[in-house]
Amino acid sequence: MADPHQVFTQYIAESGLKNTPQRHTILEVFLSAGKHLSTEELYTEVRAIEKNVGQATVYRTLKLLCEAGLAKELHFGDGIARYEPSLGIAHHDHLICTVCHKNIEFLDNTIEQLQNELASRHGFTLTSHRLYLYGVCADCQPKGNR
Amino acid sequence: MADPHQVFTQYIAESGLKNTPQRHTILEVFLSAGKHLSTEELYTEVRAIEKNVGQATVYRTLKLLCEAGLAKELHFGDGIARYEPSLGIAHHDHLICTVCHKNIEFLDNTIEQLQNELASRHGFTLTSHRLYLYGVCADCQPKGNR
DNA sequence: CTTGTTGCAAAGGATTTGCACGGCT
DNA sequence: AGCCGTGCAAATCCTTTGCAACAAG
Repeated sequence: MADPHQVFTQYIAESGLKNTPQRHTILEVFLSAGKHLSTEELYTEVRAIEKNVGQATVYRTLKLLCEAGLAKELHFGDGIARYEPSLGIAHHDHLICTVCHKNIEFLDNTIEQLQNELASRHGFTLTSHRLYLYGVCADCQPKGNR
Repeated sequence: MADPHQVFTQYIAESGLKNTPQRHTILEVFLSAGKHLSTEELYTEVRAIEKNVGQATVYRTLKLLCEAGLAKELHFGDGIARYEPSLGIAHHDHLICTVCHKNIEFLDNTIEQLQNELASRHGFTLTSHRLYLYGVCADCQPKGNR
C-alpha cells in the first residue's frame, strides 16, 4: 500500500479534480527520478516521453503533488525550486555543498525533537520546518587532497 | 568597536571599492530598521531620505553588505529575499507563523552543536546554515481563543 | 453536458545588467 | 585622467495566468 499513484488518484477524487494522463506521466517521472528535480529538469524529462505537455502543466502538477503530500518543495538557495518525493519517505534535512552542489540527506532525531520543544515553548503549532546546512564537502576542500 | 560603518569602510577599502553616500545611507537605514527588510521595503525607506537612489543600487549594496558580513539574506518561503543585520548580532534561527508572517528569532545551542557534529561526520566544513520552523502562532490558532 | 484541464503565449514579480554620465582618488 | 558607482530602463529568470480548445466524470 501507500502506492503514490493510488494516493494521487484518491486525492484527486476527494478534491473533485480529474485524472489526466499528463498528471500521471509527470508523477511517474517525478517518482522515478531518484533525486531532487527542478521544474525545468522535470519538464525536460517528461517531454522526452510525452511531447504534448507544457511547462505550465508541470508547474501546476507539482503544486498539486505538494498539496497531495506526495512532493516537497526545497530551496537550496539558488533561487530555483526543487522537488523531492515525500510519500513513504522519512522526513530528513539537507546538507549541501556550496561548491559542487552535491547534497546529503540526513535526519537527527535529537534536533527534530528540540525543534518541537522550541516551537511549543513559543506557543507555535509546528506545521513544517526546513533545515539547510551549507558547507564544503570533503571532495571540494580548498587544500587539494587529490 | 565593531561599528558597522567602520567595518563597511574597511571592507570597501580592502576590496578596492569606493565609499559613496548612497552606500552609507542604505547601510544606515538597514541597520536602524530593527526588522527583516525586503529589498523593496529598504528601497522605499531609503527613498524617503534620499530620492536619488535607484533600486539597483539597493540590490547591489545589499549584496555588498552580505559579502562584508554585515547582512544576512533570509528566505521565508514567499519568494522574496529579506535581509537582517548580522554584525555583532548573535546567530539565530527563525520561527515563522504561516498565517500572520510574524517571526520569532531563537537560538538553541544544542541544535547548533548537533549541526556541527553532523556536518563533520559527513566530511563537510560547515560555512552556514538556515533553520526555518514554520507553524501557527498562538494568536493565529484555528480554534479562536479570543 | 458540465466543469476541470491543457498548451501556448503573454503576463508577472523579483533581481540583474547595459550603458552613459557623474564623482572619487 | 582613470575607474568605480549610479540611475534608469531594458533585460532575465522563474513562475503564474488568461484563454480557447479539449477531455474526464
